[in-house]
Amino acid sequence: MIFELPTPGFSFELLATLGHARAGILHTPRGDIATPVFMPVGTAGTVKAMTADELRAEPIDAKIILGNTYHLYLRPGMDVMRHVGGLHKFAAWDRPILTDSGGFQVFSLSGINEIDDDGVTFRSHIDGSKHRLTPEISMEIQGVIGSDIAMVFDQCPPGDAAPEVHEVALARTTAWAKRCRAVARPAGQAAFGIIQGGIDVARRMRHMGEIAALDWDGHALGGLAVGESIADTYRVLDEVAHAMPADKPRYLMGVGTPADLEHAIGAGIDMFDCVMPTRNARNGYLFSTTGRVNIPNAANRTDLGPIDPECPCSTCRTHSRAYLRHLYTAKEILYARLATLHNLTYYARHVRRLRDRILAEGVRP
RNA sequence: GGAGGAAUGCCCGAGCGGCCAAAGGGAGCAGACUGUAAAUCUGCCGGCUUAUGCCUUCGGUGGUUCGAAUCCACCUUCCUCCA
Repeated sequence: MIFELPTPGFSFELLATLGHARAGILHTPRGDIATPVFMPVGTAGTVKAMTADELRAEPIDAKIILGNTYHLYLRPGMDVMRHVGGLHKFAAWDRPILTDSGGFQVFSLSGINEIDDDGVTFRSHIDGSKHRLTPEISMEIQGVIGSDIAMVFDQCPPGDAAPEVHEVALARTTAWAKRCRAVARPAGQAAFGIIQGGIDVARRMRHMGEIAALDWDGHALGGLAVGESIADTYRVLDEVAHAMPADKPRYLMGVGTPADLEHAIGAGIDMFDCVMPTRNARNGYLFSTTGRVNIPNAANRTDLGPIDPECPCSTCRTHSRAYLRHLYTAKEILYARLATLHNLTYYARHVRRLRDRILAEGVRP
C-alpha cells in the first residue's frame, strides 16, 4: 500500500505490519529508505570518523543521515553553504539528508540561550557571539543546506519540566509549526512536524492533533529520552506511537539504545536517529551481540577475539579487542574510526533484523 | 679532594612544625553518555573498612618537640660547580 505524501516525489509504502510494528519504504527523490531505519547522526556535516563511502558501503549502507541547522549555520556558515551548493555536494553525500531544526539545541544549549514567543536567541558555543533562530530562519537555513527532510523548529523541554513549562512549550511549538509550514521550501524538500508534550499521554495526544492537522510529510515524537524514566518513555511510546497518522512515516527523535529501538519499533515507529552508536564508540562503549564491551577495561588487554563474533564489519573481521583497547588507550585516531564503523554496523544490522522479522511474520496491509 | 643542591605515594611533582594519608598532573581501575558545546565527563586511586574511624607511609638510622614529610646529626644514593 503506497501513500503519496504532500511533497512531490515523496511517498510512503507500507509493506507489512506485525502488531503495531511496521515495515515499509520511504520513497524520496534521492532514493528509497527501507523502514524501520536508523539514521546516523552527522551534526556538523559529518558522521564523525566515517567517510561518505564507508557509510554508503555494506555493512552500514546508511540510506539517510542527519545534519544540524544550528551547527551548520554557525560553521561553516550560510555563505559557504550557498557557495558550495548545499550539504549534499559539500559532504559528497548523494543520499537523503534529514536536518534537525535547531530545536534540540534550545534544550541542550539552554544555558546559553533565551526563548521568547518569536524564537530563540543563542550564544554561539563556539565564540559566544549572539544569533537568532526563529521558525522562518530555521526553515530558510534548512533550505540552503538543501536537506531532503526538514524538521520544524520546536521547543523541547527537559524531562523533569513542570506541566506549565510543557504547556507553554506546546503552544509555542504549535505556533512555530504553523509558521514553518508557511515557509516556502526548495523543490524536493519534505517537512516533518514534531509532537511534544512530555510524558503526559493526554497532552501528547492533544498536541498530535494540532500538529497532524498541518499536512506534513511525516510526524516526529520529540522530547523523549531527555531525562524522564525509561518506563515513562515506553509508556508514552506504547500509547502514542500507534496513534500517529498511519499513512506517513513516524520518527522518534534522538532515540536510543538498541533495546529502545526494538521497543519503539514494536510500538509503531519507523525512523530513528541517535548519537549513541557514534559517540559511545568514541568513548569506548562498543555494542555486541555478546553484550556491551567497555573497550578500555583491563579484561580486553590480551583478548584476541573480535568485539562481536557475529559482526561482519571490517573492524570485527580484522582486529581484536586487545588491539582496539590498545588504540583507545593510546588515544590513536584509528580507534575512533574502527569503533564507529563497528557500532554503526551493529545498529544497522539490529534494525534490519527487526525489519526482516516484520516482513517475515507480519501481514500485508 | 673541596663547596653547594636534591631524595615525597606506580611515575612526575607541590608541600617545608600541627588544618598531611600528603596539592596538582600522568598512568592505572571502574562508570556515564539517547533530535552531538562530547576523541567528552564522573568516581576510585597506601591498607583495613560503614566510618567525621584505625593502622602503616614522605631515602636510612637516631634525635629535638606535646606534635616531624617539614628542624638537627650521621649514613646511603644522585646532581651541579671548583680543583
